Amino acid sequence: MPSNSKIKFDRSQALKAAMMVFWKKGYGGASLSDLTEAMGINKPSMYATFGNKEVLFVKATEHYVESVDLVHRQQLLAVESDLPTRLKAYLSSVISGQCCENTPKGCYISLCVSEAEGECIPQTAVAKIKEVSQFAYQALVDVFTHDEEAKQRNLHVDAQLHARFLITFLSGTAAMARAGTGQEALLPLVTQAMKGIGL
Amino acid sequence: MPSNSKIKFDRSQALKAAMMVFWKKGYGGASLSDLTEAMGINKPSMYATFGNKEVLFVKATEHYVESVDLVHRQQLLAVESDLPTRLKAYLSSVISGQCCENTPKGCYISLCVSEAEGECIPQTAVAKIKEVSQFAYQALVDVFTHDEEAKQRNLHVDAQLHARFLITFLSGTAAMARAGTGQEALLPLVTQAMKGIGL
DNA sequence: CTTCAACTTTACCGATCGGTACAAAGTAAA
DNA sequence: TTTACTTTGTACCGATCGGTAAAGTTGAAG
Repeated sequence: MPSNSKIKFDRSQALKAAMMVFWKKGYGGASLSDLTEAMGINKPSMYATFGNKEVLFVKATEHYVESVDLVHRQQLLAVESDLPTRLKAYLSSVISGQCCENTPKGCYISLCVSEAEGECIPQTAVAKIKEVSQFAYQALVDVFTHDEEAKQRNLHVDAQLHARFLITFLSGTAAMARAGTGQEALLPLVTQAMKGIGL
Repeated sequence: MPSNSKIKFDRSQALKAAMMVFWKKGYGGASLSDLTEAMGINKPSMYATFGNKEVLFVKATEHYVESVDLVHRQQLLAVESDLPTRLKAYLSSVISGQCCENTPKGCYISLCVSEAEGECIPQTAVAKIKEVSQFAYQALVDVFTHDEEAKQRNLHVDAQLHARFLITFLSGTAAMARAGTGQEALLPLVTQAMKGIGL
């Protein structure tokens, strides 16, 4: 009976490496050479394992959402804190991630959404990136709509407006971080953004 | 004596067309075929007129600053209006430009700054885009620092913070517009952004 | 040690990239 | 019309793109 575990390289580590390359260079800017070199494998191995560049990008995008994006959003649900604290923690967490030294600057999703409008990316990749780009907005809308404290503060009446403002703010910090602005300059902006929604 | 005007195509119109392509696809995404097709000329003519893709990009970027970016900034200097009105007019003008139907969505500069971090763009092109990306921030810092009304409102004490917040906001609307959000959804955010700096 | 299957490496595919040589086509002066 | 010159279109350059066939390497079962 042949054992089914003959993998010579760590698949999830390779996926993480691919995610880093896409995060830094975008879809079009990441060549197969860039990707396979970072993953520590060569092209036929990549093809056998993931299919092609397009599905590799989809897998890398899902990995980003689960391993990076999701962590920040959990700050919104910390039951022991009041709403302003949770929102501030969420915004600060995202910004810190955008400025982290161990990862490319900015936001993987923002970068690829931007690139997607240039019509240089395959269909399924565009669909995936557009899908995940809604998650953060939807999470904020849910908070403003259903959270008890949010209702008390009357934030549920313009839930979409408030969510859109914060997402716009975070898209802005992503662009600023990508351009080189550090978190010591971006974190103070959180207070101003909170003022924008009346908190 | 040979006349020096033998140009068979409109140079500035070709530059504008090139600007549109870079605006939509970025530097790396815009192939010479894309560019020359939009410009209505072929590759040798482009090479003879502008040099190469890199200097074409620099010229196109300068054209963007002069023909698009500068117009918005002039809203800041309208002497007949008070400061909040001028700032609101500036922010709204930029956002309308980001959502304009006749041009690519988003901001040419934001897009290319984002791309520049991927190390897929030549040096001089990166230098130019980083240079012009400072103009808007500097204009806002100048207003908050030197405008009489700004001083009366005590906005000059944290001039850089306020400028950075508004630039972050506009970078955010650029990303949102690029992703497809319309100006009917983005213009209402201006009021919230003004609240962020206490206006 | 042999055998066989899975994995990795090398080498290559057609297409396209940015950039260019060269000759046909067009224009103005003589 | 001839001549001198510039602009244009064609056709091509080496390099790299995403993707793949086939040979070479590895390791465990028999």
